[in-house]
Amino acid sequence: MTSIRDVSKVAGVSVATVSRAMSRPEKVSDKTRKKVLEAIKATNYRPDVLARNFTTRKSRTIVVLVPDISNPFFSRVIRGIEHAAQRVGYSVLLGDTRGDPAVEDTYASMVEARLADGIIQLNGRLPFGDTSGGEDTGRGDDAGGDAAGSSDTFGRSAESTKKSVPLVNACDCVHGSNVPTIELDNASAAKAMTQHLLSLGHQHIAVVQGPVGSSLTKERLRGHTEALQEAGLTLDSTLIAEGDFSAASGEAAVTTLLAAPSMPTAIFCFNDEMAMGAMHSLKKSGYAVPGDISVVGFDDIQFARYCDPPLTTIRQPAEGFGTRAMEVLLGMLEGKEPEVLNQYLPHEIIIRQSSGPVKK
Amino acid sequence: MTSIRDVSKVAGVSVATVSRAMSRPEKVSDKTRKKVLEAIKATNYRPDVLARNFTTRKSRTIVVLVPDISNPFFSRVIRGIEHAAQRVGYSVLLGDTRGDPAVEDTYASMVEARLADGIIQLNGRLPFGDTSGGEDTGRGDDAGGDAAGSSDTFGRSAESTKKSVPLVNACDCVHGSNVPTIELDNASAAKAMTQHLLSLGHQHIAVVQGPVGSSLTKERLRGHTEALQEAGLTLDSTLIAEGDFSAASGEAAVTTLLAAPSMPTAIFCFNDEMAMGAMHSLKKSGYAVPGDISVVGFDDIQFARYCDPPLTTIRQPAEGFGTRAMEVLLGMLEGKEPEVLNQYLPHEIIIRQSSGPVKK
DNA sequence: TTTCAAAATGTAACCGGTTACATTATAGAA
DNA sequence: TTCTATAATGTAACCGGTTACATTTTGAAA
Repeated sequence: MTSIRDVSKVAGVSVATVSRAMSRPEKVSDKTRKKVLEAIKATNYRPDVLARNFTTRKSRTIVVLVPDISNPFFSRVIRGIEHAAQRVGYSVLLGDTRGDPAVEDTYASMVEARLADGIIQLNGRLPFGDTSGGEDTGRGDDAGGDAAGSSDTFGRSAESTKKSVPLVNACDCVHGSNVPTIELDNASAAKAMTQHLLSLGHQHIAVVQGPVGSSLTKERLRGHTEALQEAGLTLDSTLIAEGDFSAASGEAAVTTLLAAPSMPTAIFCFNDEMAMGAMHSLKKSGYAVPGDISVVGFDDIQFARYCDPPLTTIRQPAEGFGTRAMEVLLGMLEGKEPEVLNQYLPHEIIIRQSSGPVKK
Repeated sequence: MTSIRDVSKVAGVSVATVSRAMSRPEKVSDKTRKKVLEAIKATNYRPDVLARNFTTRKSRTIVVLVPDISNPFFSRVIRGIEHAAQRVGYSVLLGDTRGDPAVEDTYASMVEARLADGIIQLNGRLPFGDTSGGEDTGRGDDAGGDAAGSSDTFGRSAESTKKSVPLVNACDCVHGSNVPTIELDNASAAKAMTQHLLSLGHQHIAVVQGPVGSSLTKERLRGHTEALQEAGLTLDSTLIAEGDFSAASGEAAVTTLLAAPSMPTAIFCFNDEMAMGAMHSLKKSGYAVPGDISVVGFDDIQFARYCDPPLTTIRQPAEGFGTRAMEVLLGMLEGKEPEVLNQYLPHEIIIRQSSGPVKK
């Protein structure tokens, strides 16, 4: 393994010059730079990233916390993150939490142990500890004015407690903290979908929501309720079923809903997988979709248009969430406060054939 | 940030003892260990992973190279890898290559730069032979003077020893090298499926294969042909269409196949997404599935059973591939040669409703 | 009590970069 | 030419672990 010292020997310069030639080429003269570059080539030198990470105290790695990678929506978000990271030379560590807070903590502690510089969390749980933000790792790259007290006399006085880890929340976000969020205006999107169903004449619209704890669920339900109210209707709580975003839970929810006092003529599922499960279950019970009952979803996953009938749903810019989240996190890592704390990306209602006029 | 020296001071022992108390507790006396543990707690000490990785020359990280994370089959494999890694304290770096060999090389060079200890590759390309690289490490800003890189395929790498990076190949594997592989017996699986179709009376079975370069495609086609031959039939090359594992390509393939001289009565797609695309296309053209034409897939992704009709397919142990691949790689990292170079995991034919007797 | 191998612990070098600070080279001004 | 500001380069400390080797302690046998 050739080291920077080998290169410096071959090039006939000091290690500092080699280092500078690589990281800040404008600080070395042309001829020196050329010599160094040649020496690098001659020795087949590759900088040791582990050593560099160690000295710079940065890993140029971020972790993505996701409850389930095999969810097609999340995997697209991850792809967006990954590509954005690749472009700027960052790598992404994958953390499949299976919803387990212990696993989340494990990954959060990786940041504390400096294995990663920041976290993008795809479903908002409790923020890790403090999150007070501000204050980044001293030792910036600003060449200027490093006062006399060179040695780090940092105030390690009190228990510094939870270092605030750079954190961005995407897709399903918690609010009220100062953690930046990137998400859909879930209420508006859901409202628009419900309005679509209302416009088709549906009055008894069932909902298969997500886990009740999630803010995403709350927001979507809020939008739905709002649309109902504006149409002079009220929310019928017997038409609300809870799902967990899996197709199986959509399937199960339908049996509950069909037993409700007032028969629904449409079912609004809070993601496409549950919608697919619901359609499957309906058809198995002999109901035509959308002839007897309309079904609509949320996300517009790749498979939505291959359903039978193709699924009416709400398209989310999945990759966009990822790239945007990465941009914001990158900014934070450079010490910038995000100019907008809560960002909303646009949705689009995709009307296909699973929704139709109410059956008379 | 508290360091190991802080802990040693508080505990009244040397740094070596602290280090040993953590990594090899049996080498330290009970009372000392207790003192150290208390000091660790008192100082709120967390070992600096970057420093540890640097000194031990290991990152306890592996990279997973996948052509497309949003493929539901791959994402399950990844989940398997990730969970297996979590159990042994490894992290996984995600590398979405988009099939781009340049991206693959970038990730391969991470191993050389010691950012990762090994690689699991989910689709077999050429083994990273060349490694000439010399490329930069992917710091975002190579302002100017890129004179060093760019020239690859220069003989020099031969002398620089083909660094063998610990590599495991899973799912779609290249053979003939000494890279361990974990996969299905694709030929047998495909053969079994074709036999299923033959048993339903189908004589004109079309195939929507994957990219022709892949060994997975070749093997499955081989199994298919074998079944045909054993039934006294020969492969009709006009009934072979090429796809790229996307639903859209399955959709497109169907139009080609329907124009073939001999009308197929069944279509065997080499993955479920293409099968879903094919079914979609067939139904749009007015064909009943399986009434007019049977369609079968491969993989048994989560959505296969929610298709209409539910898809007959071949179940692969996706998570199993992941965990097994991780086990093998782990073994290699510990210096063990894998006892079996080419492992085959079992498949299972899942017969649902998309395949039926041939139409008379 | 003495002896000595084994166990426990300490000392300090080392990994390979980065960078503060010191030193030397360069060039324009006086 | 001499002086001085600035650019270019060199020296060496430093990051925070691990571990080879040296030293001390322990405990059982002699």
